[in-house]
Amino acid sequence: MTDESREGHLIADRRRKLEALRERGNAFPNDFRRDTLAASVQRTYGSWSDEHLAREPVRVRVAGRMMSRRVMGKASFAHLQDRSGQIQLFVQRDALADGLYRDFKSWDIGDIVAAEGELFRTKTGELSIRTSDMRLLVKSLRPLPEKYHGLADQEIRYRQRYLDLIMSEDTRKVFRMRTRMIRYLRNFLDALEFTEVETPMMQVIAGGALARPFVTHHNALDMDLYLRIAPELYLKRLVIGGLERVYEINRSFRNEGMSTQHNPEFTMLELYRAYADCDDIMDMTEILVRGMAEALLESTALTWQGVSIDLGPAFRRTSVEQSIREQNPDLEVARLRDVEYLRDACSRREIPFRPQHGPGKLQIELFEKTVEGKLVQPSFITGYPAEVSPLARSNDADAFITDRFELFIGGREMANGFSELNDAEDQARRFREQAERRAEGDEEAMIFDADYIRALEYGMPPTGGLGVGVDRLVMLFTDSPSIRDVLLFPHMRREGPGSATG
RNA sequence: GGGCCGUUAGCUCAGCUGGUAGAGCACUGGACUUUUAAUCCAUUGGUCGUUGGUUCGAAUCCAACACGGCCCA
Repeated sequence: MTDESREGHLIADRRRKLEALRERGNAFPNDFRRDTLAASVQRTYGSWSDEHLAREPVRVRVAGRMMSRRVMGKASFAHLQDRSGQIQLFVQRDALADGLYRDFKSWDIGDIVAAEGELFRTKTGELSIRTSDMRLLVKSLRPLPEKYHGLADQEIRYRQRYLDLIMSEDTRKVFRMRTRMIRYLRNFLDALEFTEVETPMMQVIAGGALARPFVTHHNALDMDLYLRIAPELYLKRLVIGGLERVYEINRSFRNEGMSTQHNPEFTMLELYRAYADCDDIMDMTEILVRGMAEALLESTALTWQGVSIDLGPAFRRTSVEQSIREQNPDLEVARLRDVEYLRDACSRREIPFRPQHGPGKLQIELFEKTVEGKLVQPSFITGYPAEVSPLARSNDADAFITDRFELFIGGREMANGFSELNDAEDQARRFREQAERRAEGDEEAMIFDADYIRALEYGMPPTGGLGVGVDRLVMLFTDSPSIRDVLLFPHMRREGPGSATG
């Protein structure tokens, strides 16, 4: 089988052109230097009339990917795209050195091209470069998707993100927003004198969350290691160490199913603030989210998948039990800690549960199935049961619950925070309870972390902590329906022999 | 894990109750010195996701599998 029959004539034609370029000299020159970007030209000279540009000539050197070309005999138009945007080239045979126009006509859409010339305004008013010299910098061997529809195949957009980025300004916008959001988080926390740290991603005990980890292996030590499911326990060790205010914008890994809301690796912000409690962290979270919207969206009102959400008004605060009652008027709050009552409530709603689930876990099952999706406007839910919060401080007045909250926006959990459990003996007891559940077959239950207990025994200041699902927040801010839309390279199954490969 | 939908040219998509596989864009050749989905003429281009089955005959019907999308658990 020849290359041509395997790849098709489009690629074969381009390979032949590259071969000819190699014979003429260096086909991959890297000595060209541009002196401006497309958007900068548009911004600076966008208001200049053609007469103004004729009176005060502006010469520019640009480079970028040729995204379109319209050849009309001895003159052509083309658009170059660089990281900032696009600029049109007007290319005339008689304005170029001998033979260059013929070369230009042999170039392809997708090639990376350098051009130099003076700015002018076309008959239709578009600011353009009257090209006096140009070079081919890189020959592109593969044709780009069609210009009008762009790249519509979701699978190829995820697998070949580079192609999606070339073709879609919307995609570029999403990832620029993601970057700005993360920068906002850093600036916000740095201003509050938080220290950004890095903690182990490979851990001997994967703790800090209720989830199954990925396993890897250290050959020299001949030991299994786990990819972290959360940085929590390490960050709190740093608070014990006296850092007092720490955060990590972390990649964590959870070995569970994939969906529009779950990728095996995902990004969280986790922060810990000494001499703060759950309420302080709630206030801080609200200010953070609202401020981010004001700064980056220039509005607190946004639309997510057709639903209007306003981050401006004070976020509603209510408890797990109260919110269950609101959505299930037939239930009595006073009985929401009665296992039999809760089992019956779950059964009647066809919510599955296990016999070993206690009242706390049953409450959360009820909450997730009947309340969570309805929390469209930003809502803090408090009063999480101790049973499902093994790292949170017990409430002083009510030992059934902890001083913990979760923030929901658009029916999805966005953040989780609490007063940290700093009683080493209570923490040890909670770990032992988790170990029992693990022994009963709950693979998401925590493992007893003796070093963490030792650290707590030195004394951790009263501390409030927060975890924010950065990917979900980016989805919210960019109106993206799937987590895959906000990850540059979302996890995909292996490409099969029959799958689309472009 | 379950249900539904999808996979046809480089890209975007048609292809009816089974009868030799189509369009637009892109490409190639030609015309064209202010176009912008440029225009006009001519041409090229296919393992119809994979494997198997039914049939004289399968892109089309059936099954399994792969990958993707949506919904549910």
